[in-house]
Amino acid sequence: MKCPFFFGVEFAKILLFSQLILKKHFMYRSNNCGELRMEHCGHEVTLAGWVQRVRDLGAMTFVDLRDRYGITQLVTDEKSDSGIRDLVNGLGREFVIQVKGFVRERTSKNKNIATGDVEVEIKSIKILSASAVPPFTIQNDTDGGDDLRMKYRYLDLRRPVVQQNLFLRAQMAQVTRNYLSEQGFIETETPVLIKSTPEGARDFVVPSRMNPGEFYALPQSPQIFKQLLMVAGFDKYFQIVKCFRDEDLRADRQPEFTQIDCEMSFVEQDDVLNTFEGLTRHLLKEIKGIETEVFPRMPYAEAMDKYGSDKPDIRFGMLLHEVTDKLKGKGFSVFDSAEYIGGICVRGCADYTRKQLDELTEWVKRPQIGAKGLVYIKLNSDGTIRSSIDKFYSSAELEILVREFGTNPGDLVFILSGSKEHSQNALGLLRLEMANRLGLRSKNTVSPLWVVDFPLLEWNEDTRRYFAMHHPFTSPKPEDIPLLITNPGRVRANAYDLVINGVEIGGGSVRIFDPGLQAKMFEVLGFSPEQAEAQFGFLMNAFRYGAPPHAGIAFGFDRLVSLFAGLDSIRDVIAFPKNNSGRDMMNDSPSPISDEQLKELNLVINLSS
RNA sequence: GGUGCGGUAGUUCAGUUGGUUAGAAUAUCGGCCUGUCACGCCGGGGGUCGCGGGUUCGAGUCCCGUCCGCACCGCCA
Repeated sequence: MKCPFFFGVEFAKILLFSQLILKKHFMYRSNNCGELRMEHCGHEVTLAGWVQRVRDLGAMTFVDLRDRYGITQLVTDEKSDSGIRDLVNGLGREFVIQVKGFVRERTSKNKNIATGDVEVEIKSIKILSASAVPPFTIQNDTDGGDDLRMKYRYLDLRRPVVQQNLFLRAQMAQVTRNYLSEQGFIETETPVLIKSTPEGARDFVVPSRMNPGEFYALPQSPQIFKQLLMVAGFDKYFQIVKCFRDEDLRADRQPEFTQIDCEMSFVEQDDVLNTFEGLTRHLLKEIKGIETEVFPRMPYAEAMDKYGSDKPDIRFGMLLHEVTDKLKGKGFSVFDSAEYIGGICVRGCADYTRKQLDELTEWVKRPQIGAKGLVYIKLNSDGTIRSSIDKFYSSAELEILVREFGTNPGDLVFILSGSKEHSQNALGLLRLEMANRLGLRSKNTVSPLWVVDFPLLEWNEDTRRYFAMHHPFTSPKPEDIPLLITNPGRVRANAYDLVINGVEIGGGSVRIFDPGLQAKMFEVLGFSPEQAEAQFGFLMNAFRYGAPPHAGIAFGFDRLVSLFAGLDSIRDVIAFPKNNSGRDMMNDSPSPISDEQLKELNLVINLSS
């Protein structure tokens, strides 16, 4: 009793020993439900698992026994012990049972499952655990809806398709760890309870009992800590790490998500890009068996001009093309007053009916797109041109115009106009919509690219100040540093994103390591020296003691796995995800805490506002 | 904060112009069946039509409000 630790160790030893003895005499299973084949015929085996289905044919009863390895058919017939037959006929779906019996060849085989040549003739059976009738069927094509499956996620996770997604996730994490470790990266944990910072996404906060009135924040990323690891000389760091953002959710956004987070010292942008292009290609090859070419690199400005998006889907063409000069000043007031006129050419759609075109016009006028209208120009198969702006432009003018788009007979051109930023964005969305309708976004194609040279800053009209587009530690391109004073909006950053099939997989930047430049950056962002000191003083201070040049990147691991799995929602590759409102539908959290807890934390709840 | 779609049996859904006792499939329960594997056949039970209000002789259906789910916009350094 004086030394509880000693007793603890001894007790554990005894437990371990007794388990070893038990194991000698008692074995829950000799085989799993996916491995029995013809060569096992005649063997006595013990299996354990869940009852998938019972098929009672009268004199014979078949039971499909399931575990994560597969399904094995069990059978009883007239020759079986009547007690066993009663037990088997009393089984319900999802009962957990253990059976002992002999493997034998089936009279009629099932080619659809791996164990379909054999079955196990039950000699003894034990119900380890009964089951209530499950609320939905535990099979790949389940009848359960999304919210019901989330409420009973532990049952949903029994379904082989869901298990496959999580096994894929585990495999990808393993391959990533091995690859980065072999490249000399050190896996290092960083704190989960950290300091809240006002920049960027909203923080989840955690009250501190020992420090009344003060809060930790959960990390949106380990950004500052990994930079400090570089100052500490770790040189190459990585971590597969949970991050947290208190923002509204989407199919590809969860309040807690996982990143492959990295940082490297004495490197330039190309070193980071090459390393993580290597990782991505390695994963594609190892996991999917896909060999990829060198990833193209596209400046942000080009992505916006050609695709109307900073995460272009380059599986198909249909590029945006600006025609402001060609259409302005001909008396069509909508175009004459526009900053930007541009369009896309959709192959083979000149036969679209008035109804289809009206429907698309309504589609772009929805608030989510926000276009005022949609102009079309059809180049018919017979070479004639028909458009919604015929009365403003001659057919000769329109012919010159459609030639700009590389149009062939049978193609359709859509034109949008307005402010440049808004119109390009709308055209980008229309481009994706048309590609969806035409089936141009095949899940079997993998088209990665790097988007580079992002703007350093982004103007916010509401607060009338610049915000860091990536984060405040991102280095401007050296040649653009003078613009920081004269024209901050034009400064390009050494920042980069990896985009695959129009999905932003991850991004990063070369960091500022010069304290003077970092101070200048805070100034441009509107921080007073005192604010900068209060928020990031420890980082600035660290940089005074010899910071190496460094750069880093983070991949959204959930998105990467869902892309590899061919799924649109990251919830499918997360064991216990949250719903649209950030709730865990299984345990119904978040939830109120007790008055005692509140008191201990010196918190008062005020729901009046 | 906003837009759209949805909420009917355990489950997935149908339900016409507002009109008899709200249906189907599946699941479940009972019976029959020796080669099933989505077993088959016969029979039974199962509903606060999300919730609240309104219009009407009459509301699952129309109107208003509200809650919940999904997708999207804003937001997400």
